[in-house]
Amino acid sequence: MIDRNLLRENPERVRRSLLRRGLDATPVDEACALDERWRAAVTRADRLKAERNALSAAFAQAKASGTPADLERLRRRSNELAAEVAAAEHEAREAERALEQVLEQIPNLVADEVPDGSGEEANVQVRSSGPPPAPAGTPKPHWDIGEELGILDFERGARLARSRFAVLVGAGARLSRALVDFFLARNLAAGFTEINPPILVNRESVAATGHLSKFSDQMFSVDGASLYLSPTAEVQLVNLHRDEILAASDLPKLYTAYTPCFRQEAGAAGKDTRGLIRQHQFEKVELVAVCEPNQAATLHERITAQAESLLQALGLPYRIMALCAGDLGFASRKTYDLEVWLPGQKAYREISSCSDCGDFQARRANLRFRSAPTARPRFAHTLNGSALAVGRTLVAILENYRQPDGSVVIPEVLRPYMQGLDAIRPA
RNA sequence: GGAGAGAUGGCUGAGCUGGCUGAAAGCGGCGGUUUGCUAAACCGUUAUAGUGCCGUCAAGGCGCUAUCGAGGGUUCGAAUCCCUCUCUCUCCGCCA
Repeated sequence: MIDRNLLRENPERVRRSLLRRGLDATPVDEACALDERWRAAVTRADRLKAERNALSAAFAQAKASGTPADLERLRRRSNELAAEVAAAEHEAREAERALEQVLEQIPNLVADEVPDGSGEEANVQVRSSGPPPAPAGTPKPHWDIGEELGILDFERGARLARSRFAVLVGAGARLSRALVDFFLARNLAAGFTEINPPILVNRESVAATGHLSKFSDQMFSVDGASLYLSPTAEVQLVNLHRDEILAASDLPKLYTAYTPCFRQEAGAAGKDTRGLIRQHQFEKVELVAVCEPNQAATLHERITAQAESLLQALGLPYRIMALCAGDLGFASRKTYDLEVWLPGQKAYREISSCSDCGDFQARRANLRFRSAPTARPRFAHTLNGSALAVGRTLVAILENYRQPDGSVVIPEVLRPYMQGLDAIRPA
């Protein structure tokens, strides 16, 4: 949620940000008008309530010293006021609700340094591990490799649930678990605190991170329980401190969590229908930071570097892209995508997305901090990034480490997590 | 799933026979006095949000409004009475 004061004082800035994202800017004008309507109604209601309160006090006095006629007069006047108050409050509520609805559609302000552009093509490479290496033999897509090795089973996934669900078998399941363990160990060593959160989350939680907006209706919900299956641990980790006022001395809060994630992938029909890239259920190790505003930029680089270090340790070719304004997520003001090279697709694919959300999520989550014991609370800043997406890392290993004989070598750093297994070989 | 108890400010905890109670008291925090330093003692101060006016902006000042788990109701007036919901705790049952 963007700052209502900013909207009031500098609507032009909000408008510019929407245009940079390639979106329509009329919600800004709607919001300004509704805000004015809301303020007028609130002011009126407050004035009426003040009068009513004064009358109540007078009533208490009159009860001791006044006549029955006085009491009756006060009672009647107060009843009249009550009706006026109700009308003003109704008007305020209506305006407020309409305003909320408009504000929910306005994405975060784009950071100045974010490159212009409307889509993926305009993203700018920040750095890379170098040009992708020449393949050793004929590259194959991971679904073929996985089937050859008997470690990926999409048919049975569909049997158990439906399409876009998969079953990992044997060494595949083990490799996946090893990746989780490896990621967590490295993240802990980097100073992040491990969290094991609920996977089902309530409406307030998904609203806070911006996942409920009309631009990202991607969630599964649980009928009858008013809960959602979390689409990313970002939701849980950011909401850990919802409605809290943290001491600056406790910041930054650095969290990492391994969780399953669930996404409808609505609107992705026909995209990545084969393989592990785009599943309804997937696993991810997430990083989240809650910090003071002046720490955000540094932490953004740190989270990105942490995710990058995992790719380096695994020896996977990658590049890091600064997303352009048009490609930025709803809650993000600046994002780096980490893309891993997939020889089977001859393409780089997203394996982590590291975003600086500024105070956008904190405002909705009412997540604040105090810079000093007596200072006024201010909204914290939140950042998030995957380190890393487990399924996609598994894909990258299968495709990058496949040997001409059909086996897949296990990256050195993972072997301790797999009882020393050095390769997955065809049965 | 059944039975009962409860939810008040950073914390503990009064108030709950409805009317200066946004809320006692204690602790904690902050500022100060005292002190060679520390501690103790003493004094003062200490919730959050919204909004109006003043201030060229800002810092700030002066008001008003709301909030005692959430939402509704009764009443001239609700932390206090009634209803619904959520959550927490205790006991019983069931269960990974």
